[in-house]
Amino acid sequence: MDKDKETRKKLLECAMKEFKEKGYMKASLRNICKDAGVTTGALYFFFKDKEDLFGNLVAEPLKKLEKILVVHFIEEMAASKQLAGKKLDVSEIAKKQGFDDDYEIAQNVVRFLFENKDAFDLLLTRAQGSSYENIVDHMVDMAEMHYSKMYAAMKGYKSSRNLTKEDKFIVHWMSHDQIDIFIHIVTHCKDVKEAEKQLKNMLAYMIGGWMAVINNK
Amino acid sequence: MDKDKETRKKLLECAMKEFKEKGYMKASLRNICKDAGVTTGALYFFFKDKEDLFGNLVAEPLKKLEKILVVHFIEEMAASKQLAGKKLDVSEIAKKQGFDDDYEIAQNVVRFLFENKDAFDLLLTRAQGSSYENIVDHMVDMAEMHYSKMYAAMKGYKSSRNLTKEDKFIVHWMSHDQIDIFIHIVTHCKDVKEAEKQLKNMLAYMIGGWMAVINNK
Amino acid sequence: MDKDKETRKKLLECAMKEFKEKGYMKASLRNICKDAGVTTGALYFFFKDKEDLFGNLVAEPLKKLEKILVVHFIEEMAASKQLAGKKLDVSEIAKKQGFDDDYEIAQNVVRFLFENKDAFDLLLTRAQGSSYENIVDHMVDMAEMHYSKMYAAMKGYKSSRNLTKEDKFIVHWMSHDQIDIFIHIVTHCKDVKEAEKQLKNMLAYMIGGWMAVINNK
Amino acid sequence: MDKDKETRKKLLECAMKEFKEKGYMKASLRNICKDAGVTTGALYFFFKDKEDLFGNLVAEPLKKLEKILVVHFIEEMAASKQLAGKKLDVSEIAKKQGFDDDYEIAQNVVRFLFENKDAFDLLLTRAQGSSYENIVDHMVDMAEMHYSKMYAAMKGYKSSRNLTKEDKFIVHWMSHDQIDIFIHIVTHCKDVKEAEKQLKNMLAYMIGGWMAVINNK
DNA sequence: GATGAATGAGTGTTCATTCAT
DNA sequence: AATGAATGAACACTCATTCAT
Repeated sequence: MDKDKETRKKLLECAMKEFKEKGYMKASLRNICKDAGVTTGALYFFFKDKEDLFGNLVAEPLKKLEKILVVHFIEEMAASKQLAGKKLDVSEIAKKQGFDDDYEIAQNVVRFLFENKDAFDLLLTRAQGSSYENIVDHMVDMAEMHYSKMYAAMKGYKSSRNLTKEDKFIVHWMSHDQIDIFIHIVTHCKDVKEAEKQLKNMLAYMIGGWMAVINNK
Repeated sequence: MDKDKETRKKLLECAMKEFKEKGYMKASLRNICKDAGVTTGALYFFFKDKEDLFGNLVAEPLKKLEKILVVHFIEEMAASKQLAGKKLDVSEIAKKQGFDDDYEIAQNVVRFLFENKDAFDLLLTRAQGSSYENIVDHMVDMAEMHYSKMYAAMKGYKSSRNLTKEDKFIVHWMSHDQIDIFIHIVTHCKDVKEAEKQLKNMLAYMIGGWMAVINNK
Repeated sequence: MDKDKETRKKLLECAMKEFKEKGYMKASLRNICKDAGVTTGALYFFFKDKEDLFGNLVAEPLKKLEKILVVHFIEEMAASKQLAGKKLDVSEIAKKQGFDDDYEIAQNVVRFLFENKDAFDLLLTRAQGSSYENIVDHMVDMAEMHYSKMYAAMKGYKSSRNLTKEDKFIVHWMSHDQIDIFIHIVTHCKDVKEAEKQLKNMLAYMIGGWMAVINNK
Repeated sequence: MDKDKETRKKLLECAMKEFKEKGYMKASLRNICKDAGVTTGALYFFFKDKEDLFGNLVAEPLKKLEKILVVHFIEEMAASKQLAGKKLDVSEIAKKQGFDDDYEIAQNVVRFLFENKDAFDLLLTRAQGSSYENIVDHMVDMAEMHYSKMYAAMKGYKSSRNLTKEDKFIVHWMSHDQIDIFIHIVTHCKDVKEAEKQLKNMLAYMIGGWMAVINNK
């Protein structure tokens, strides 16, 4: 039980290294097997194909992340309820209640990203060519669903169906930007400690952005 | 005179199509030639290699863009001078002088991007594997150089050398975000008219973000 | 156990045939594979590249030959010691002690060449374009190192460093010629029996040449 | 008349350079034309094909050389007549009449080789893959024809038809060696002055070799 | 005389994948 | 559980050569 699966583990390690170095497309299964000290046949015993091998490195963390994100968006929306309709001076943003809440909520995401830093590095920056190449778009879509509602609420619309084309566009951008913040953190911070520190500033930026958009025109 | 270079043009068109569909790496020169109705040898008469073919689609627009961006950043910095040290209510951001300037400056960039929409679509989203794969990073670096100074000025520092590690991180992020705004616009708007409309909101978002960061803590 | 490696063997055989017919450069890996009844992929399972395939046909014999040549030159030098300073009538050359020794020493080389006739045919006449294309020069250099000393001794010089430019030239030529004798034998004699017979005459020629040079002027 | 043919000349110059650098096979007509500043079409106006281009660099010198060689061999045979049946001490070879004659005769060849050094460098060392790749063999055959007779005469045979298989083999070798001497000189001496100096020693070597063979057993 | 364009067959090489053992 | 062998399609690229203009 401790010895078996050892080859599998070795293969996954070497795959991680190869995918990180070269990206999904340029990664060579040959190389991975050579590094792992096994033949290509062995790889195909454990994994269906290249796609499956990659999937085994990122699928599980991704699944959990999606759940965490859903929670994140829901909590965020709850926290935002208090701000609806108000006008804030930017100097107050940092102090406002919602911000502290937002920070704590986002921290959960960041912490989880760092618990699986390798996997998310791969997934978010090296998946081109694999079935995960559009995963960022998918996460943006998730964000968008929630942010549409949140935006509508903050604008005082009755429903997110009332969003104009213009509204939708900026919501899409802000959704994209929220996801990008997470990606940026996980790819630019060396550990979770640094990540949490930078997160504060980035959230301030994002919330400042939201406020400006909400109050624009 | 109208007939000559026809093959070259055809090849570039088909290359554009293939690169857009599959990205630089997966694009097949064979396919491009087949589509263009010529043999691979013909392609190599006009272009040195795959890289050169790709370059012929993006190099020139890129060169011009870089010049335009430099101007953009310089003008932006000049416009920002008036805001240094002040605290603004978010509700005023839209009205402030600097914003209108920023908008006009950014418009130049966006207009140029749309004059070469195809090329920039390629360059900014499908260049992986080519020598242009890090072009976005390069543009972010450009932005960062200018934004470091601008940020220092707004914070009241004497020099951008006084930036803390934390300052640098957020400046890098905001530089990244500025470039991302341009990319987002060029990849999500169908024409320059729509682009200019959305640009306003996005700039409000960005400036709101900056204000929040500057005034944070 | 008798079946395995059969493909590899077949490939080597067909490669030998193709290389002999067309030389390294013009040899086509596709042809080799077609002849062997396998796909090109199979070839690349066994051999790294064209160079490696060629190397597998000649490297080992070459390595051994170089060892044998070193011994050859050393023994030859020892045998020549007795002739130093003497003047011989050409009619006596055949009878002199040194000649018989030389013959026996050279025989070892010739025998080995014939044990690997195919490989040396390839190596010595069809390697142009491969990494072995200068192998003859290399062997000449080896010969030259020893013959410089031998020549110096026969001339009564204290050291081979005393050789004039002219001396060096003729020593280089004679080194070249010695190697050429071996090449000529292996490419012109059908079996080792014939080779040994011809070797005698060729050595007489060479020694006659040496004597003439030594006593010249 | 002075301006036309200029392109042709340029092409031949560049071809010489390319062939020398890479050998016939690896030489690229593209490169030659690029160097000459013309298109491939231009080349094909002046030359039928690659072979023809190469031929235009070497055919004429070769033709003349063959004539000179014929004379050389005939004169050499005449000079050798006086030696027939005699036994010479090696120490006397240098002084013997025939040697001086031989030297003068060979000088003609060497001088001509140096008048067309470039062409012969090409022809003798870089022709592999062209129709001239066996030219050395051909010259050896020429030598052999004459040397068979000379050898027969020196051995006291009535006719060269009386040569044994063994005789023929050594005659072939000595013919080969004579040609090799010329090749060696033209490829190793930087000018005709040096060539003539070294030639003396090389002829002594050759004649010493002949004497030894003639008197062997 | 020479260009510019194009051909078509060829090159060595790499790849993910399969499968009998 | 893993090996060793092999497939077959694809790849970017190079070449000598042709020919209408």
